[in-house]
Amino acid sequence: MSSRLLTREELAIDPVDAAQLLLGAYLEAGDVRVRIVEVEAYRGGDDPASHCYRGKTPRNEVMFGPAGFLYVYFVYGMHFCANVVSLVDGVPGAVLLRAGEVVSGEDIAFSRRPASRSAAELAKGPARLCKVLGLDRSSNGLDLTSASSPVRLYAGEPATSVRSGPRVGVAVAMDVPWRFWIDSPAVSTYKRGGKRRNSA
DNA sequence: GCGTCGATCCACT
DNA sequence: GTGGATCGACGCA
Repeated sequence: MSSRLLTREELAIDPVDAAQLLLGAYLEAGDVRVRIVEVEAYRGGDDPASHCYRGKTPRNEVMFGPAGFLYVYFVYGMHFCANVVSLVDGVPGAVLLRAGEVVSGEDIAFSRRPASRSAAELAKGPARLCKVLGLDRSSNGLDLTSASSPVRLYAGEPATSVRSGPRVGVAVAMDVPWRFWIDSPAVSTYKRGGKRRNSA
């Protein structure tokens, strides 16, 4: 199987391009390996949906650093979401990993998510993906391009027939189709951003 | 210092 | 399909 690590240079590109590069790639943590099937691109200062829109803070610091690092954040009081940092040092940008297929360590994945009714549900959603891989706050800032890192990112087959649409759960910038996915039962269902402005 | 909100998931109707 | 859970980060006073 393909076990070539993605390099920092390959990931030091625009998040929109990096997102499509990550489709079909593999994320591995411990004995669990996941094939990425759904992602979203987040930019920096020009993207109102990005954590970096209002500048650098202690939380989003990793997104401002070099490409190839893992950005994990805590949300809704109980969930974690994982991003792969893209672009170069000093310029914020990242790709949110929304969903994947568990291709290795399925038994461990089920034990971490007993609520899953099928294999497709194991990593169907950003917080689920994190849980299956055992990612949490302590995983923030790990180098995904290092063979000695506990969490690594491997190249996959080039993704064919990439689909795109608006990002999930985002109430702003609905006009940019920065969610990308490939055909898979593990792709999460679209949900519009909850809070809407007084429109009409 | 305090109030609001969130790149979500799960149980329940 | 819909609402509630649940708490850290951020924005403003």
